[in-house]
Amino acid sequence: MSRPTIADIARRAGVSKGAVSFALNGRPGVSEDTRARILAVAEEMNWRPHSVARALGGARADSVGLVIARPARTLGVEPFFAKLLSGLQAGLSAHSVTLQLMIVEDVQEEIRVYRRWASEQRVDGLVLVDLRTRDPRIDVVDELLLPAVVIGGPGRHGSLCSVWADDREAMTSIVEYLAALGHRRIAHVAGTPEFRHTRRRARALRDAADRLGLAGVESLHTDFSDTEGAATTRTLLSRRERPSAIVYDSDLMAVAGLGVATEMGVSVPGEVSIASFDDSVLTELTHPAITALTRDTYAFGERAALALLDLLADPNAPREVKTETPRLTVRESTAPWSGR
Amino acid sequence: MSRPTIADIARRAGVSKGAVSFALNGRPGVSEDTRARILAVAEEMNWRPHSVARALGGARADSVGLVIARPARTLGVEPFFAKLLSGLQAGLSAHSVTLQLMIVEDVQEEIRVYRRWASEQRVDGLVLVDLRTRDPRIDVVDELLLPAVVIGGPGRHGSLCSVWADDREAMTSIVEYLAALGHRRIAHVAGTPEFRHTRRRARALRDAADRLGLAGVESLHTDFSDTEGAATTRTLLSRRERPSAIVYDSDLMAVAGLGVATEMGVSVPGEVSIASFDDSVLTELTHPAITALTRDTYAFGERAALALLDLLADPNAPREVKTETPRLTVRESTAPWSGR
DNA sequence: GGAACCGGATAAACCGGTATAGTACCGGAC
DNA sequence: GTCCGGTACTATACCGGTTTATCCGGTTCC
Repeated sequence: MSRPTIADIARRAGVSKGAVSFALNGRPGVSEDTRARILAVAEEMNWRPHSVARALGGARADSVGLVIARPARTLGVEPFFAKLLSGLQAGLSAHSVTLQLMIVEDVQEEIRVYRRWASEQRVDGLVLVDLRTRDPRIDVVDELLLPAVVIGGPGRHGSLCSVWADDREAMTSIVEYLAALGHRRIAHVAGTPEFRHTRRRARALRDAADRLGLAGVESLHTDFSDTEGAATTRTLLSRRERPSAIVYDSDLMAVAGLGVATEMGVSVPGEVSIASFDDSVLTELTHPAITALTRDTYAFGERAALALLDLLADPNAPREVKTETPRLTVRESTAPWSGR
Repeated sequence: MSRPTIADIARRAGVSKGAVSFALNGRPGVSEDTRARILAVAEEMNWRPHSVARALGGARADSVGLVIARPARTLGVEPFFAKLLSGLQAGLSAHSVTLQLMIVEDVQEEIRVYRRWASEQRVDGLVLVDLRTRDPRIDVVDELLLPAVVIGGPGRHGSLCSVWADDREAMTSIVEYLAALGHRRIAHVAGTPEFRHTRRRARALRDAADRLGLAGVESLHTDFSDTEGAATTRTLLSRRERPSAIVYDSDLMAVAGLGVATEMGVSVPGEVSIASFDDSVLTELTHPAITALTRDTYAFGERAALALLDLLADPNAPREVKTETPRLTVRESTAPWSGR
């Protein structure tokens, strides 16, 4: 026989389907004796719940979805995503919840996937990443009544739960550190201004600069790619008044920037200091190793998974989870400013 | 009303449930007129198939599974996986098949996941990675009657389909290139010998060395981590008779190795040449940029997805798909041997 | 002694589709 | 006029669970 059903168990144990269901789910309605007997039979027949059939009755799908709207080819290079994914996954597997992963080209397609998943009841909840300004996904997910966790910053996201780290404070710490080293002209090679976290960081930089009285501070936007990171660095270092320190929004761009500096014969950290907003092996392995804001992205993912599971279990779970602020790991790419 | 069912459509269109099912699935049994009317009503009511209910009848789950048995924390750093994942994903989404991802600690747990998925009919097929010698997964998957694609090398894998690139030829090309540059002592910083691809590469190296009459050739095993890659490099470079060229099994280890060389004051490629078996931004961004075997991992993943979809559609689909052999991209880290 | 109550169990409905047996009707051949 | 075959469609069983209404026998209470 292929796969035992509860009807098979019921027959074998001499009870009804309903009794078996009660017994297997630990609900009242059967005596302890009967329950034990049914469980024994189920065990003996090696019965497993048929999740599909169970889900039909309106139960959990035991699965949550993550859609990433970025060109699929660029995805492999960002260590951040891979780490986040692992963390999420680990947090979910611990509760036997699987992750449905989908990579799409743009937000519109992402929304279409959400609608489909919702209507097919494929997932119990969602994880949203790369929040944008006036993000259309928030309203859609809200309307679909799908519990969701937003990876990103603080602030209102409809009824969604947000899991975030304090980018603002992190950026401030980097600027203060550089200012203390004597740097006054600090450039920020940022991501696309569409993303909220990019804007938040740029704003934090400006505020800190104002407070510290730094004049030559600016943010330049890129598409997060190593190519644009390198190009922007080239532009910056070719200026007559070149910045004495550059902060990159991602480790990948920082490494690319370091490459450009080396190639142009600009010594790091002698002539220019370099710092990265994100950390990974990348920044550790270069020479000089790059000063970076370190955070445990894996744990961050795990935390997000937990928050989502909480939300699934209890719709009134807290709507905001703040995680550890990234801490500055000083390496060899930053030094006191020795210029004019 | 929450979600229209085919019963709702049937009522509204004045036909039976069966007729609606026929119409929506493009099967014979209804006239063209009726079909058009039913489709119009379904469209108007914004009906979507309820995949769960559909699956209950024994249909597809429209989902395939990928389980990765590696410590979750180490996963983020391997660009290879992320790229493979993106490619797989892209190939699958094109056919509206989702990917269930699970990261586990070891192969035993992986097997447990397979059993569960099979019994719950959660997935239609599997993708297996990191094939080992005498891999226990093959028999299990075979027995569970789950169509599966193995990412890796050639050879018998029970009834499974394998998608592979010619590692052997690739390794040969790297050795021939280095030999042509005059290198005679070539070290190979390999992965764990448990993995088949590692052994295959080591064997290819030995064979090529024999054929070319190179004496001082050896493979040293690591766990694929940057830490062990660095440590092994340190050992190699500390020897009295140090190798004149080192081939790394992964880009990550190659970058780590380059770092160690720089740190030890061993010039690359002046005193030692470095080549990587895998390619990514990592190898491009270092200084010097690292010579590497390049392949389109994304396309590789896509190809694997296609092979699995083929297998799902037709159980007699070809059992072996050979993809493009990685080609050597010469960069700055390799140079003619100028030693004694 | 009869009503009310309760735990333990069952039969049947239900979830939203698919598959299949059956029916009504029509045109054509004998 | 009947028989046949095919089309268009309906009614219903079924997939494997969960849920609910109901039932039954035994206590408890008035």
